[in-house]
Amino acid sequence: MARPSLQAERQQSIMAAFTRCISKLGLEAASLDEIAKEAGMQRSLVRHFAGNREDLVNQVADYIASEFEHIWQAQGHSHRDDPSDDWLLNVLFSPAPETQYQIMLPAFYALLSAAHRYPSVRVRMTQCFELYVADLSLKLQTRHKQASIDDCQQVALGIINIYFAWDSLRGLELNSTLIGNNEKLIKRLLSSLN
Amino acid sequence: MARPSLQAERQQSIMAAFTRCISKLGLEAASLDEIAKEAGMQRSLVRHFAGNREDLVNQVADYIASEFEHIWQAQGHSHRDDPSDDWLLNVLFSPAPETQYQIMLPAFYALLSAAHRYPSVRVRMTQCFELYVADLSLKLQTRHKQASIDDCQQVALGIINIYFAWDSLRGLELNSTLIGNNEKLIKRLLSSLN
DNA sequence: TTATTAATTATCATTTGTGACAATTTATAC
DNA sequence: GTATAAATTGTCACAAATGATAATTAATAA
Repeated sequence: MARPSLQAERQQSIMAAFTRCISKLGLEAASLDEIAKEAGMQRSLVRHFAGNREDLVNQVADYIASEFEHIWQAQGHSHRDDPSDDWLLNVLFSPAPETQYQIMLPAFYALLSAAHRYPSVRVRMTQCFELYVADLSLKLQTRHKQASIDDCQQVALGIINIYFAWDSLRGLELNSTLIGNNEKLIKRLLSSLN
Repeated sequence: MARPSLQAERQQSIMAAFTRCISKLGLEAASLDEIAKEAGMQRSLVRHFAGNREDLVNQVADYIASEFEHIWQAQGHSHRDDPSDDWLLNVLFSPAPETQYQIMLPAFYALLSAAHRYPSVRVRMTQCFELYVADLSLKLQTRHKQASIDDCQQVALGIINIYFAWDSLRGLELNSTLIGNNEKLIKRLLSSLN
């Protein structure tokens, strides 16, 4: 009886654009104008479909957390039959990872850092992070039966922390030996489970 | 023959104020007004003594890097006779670390993340980070003669990365088991040198 | 074709951050 | 005390980000 609503699609593409902006510029520098330009629409439309800035930030936290969980889950599923830990190193350090992942990670990290200023962002990101650690810990347990649960939790946390630090230091031009050591380091942690 | 210049002192207290603002609000949200308020002076004075925003950011990067190097060096020196690695855990995880350190670390980290947008910040922070890793690596070598240089470099990088990740996740309300695991994790890495 | 509902465009006001600079005050040396 | 150079205050203009809303266009169902 009326024009069909584009609400859902628009909201999604705004979130995707916002995520790309955060990834490039950081959260604070990702203005509504930037988001609009990135999404190929006018600022009024961004506002119309996604609300004010606070709404946008809260929504994008949920978007990023959900996307992240989804990607992680999919990758875990596709490697569920690999009994070794190589899948993990591939997922983390393959030279050309899924583009989705490349965009998502810096944004994910930017939101983690900003979480303390946005209560509902904090809740969502905390939930996501804990799920991430718990799930990796589980995956390690099934592959290292002789290791204790506690060991697996520690190593899972370590891998994730090292990986995040590695990713967030991309802006620095660290010497390549240093960068390469992150992968070796994760292998070192994994081997401590044997 | 004229009024004595306060340039040096003012510049220092502006940098200190800027650092505290970055620590609390992040780099982008630390406006000149905020800095001025924090320093207890007018915005015009901030500008008068420290230049425009770009100048301020470059200066604060050098300030933070230098302070950080200084604190780190002092702590290393005061523990130079401790043959174990306990000093390190104390420095990193003592419940009430020097207040300087508490303020400096989040700011340090915020600048690392923003480095890719400020070329001269990147140069200074890269230098500082590499020095930090190299120095910790050296300290580990003197305490673990049987470990290879490569091993020590990896572990040094790992400790620093884990510590940074731990610190930057303070805003999240992670469950305390998870948080406590960071310390255990660093012990695990250290013990892999024996 | 027409009513209806939503998308889309176009402006406006407000606030905030920044840069620039004139005017004033203050502490020193002489 | 007076000249000097610096600190300090005050004010203006400009740009960017945001919030709000009116006006217009477009797509569907009846």
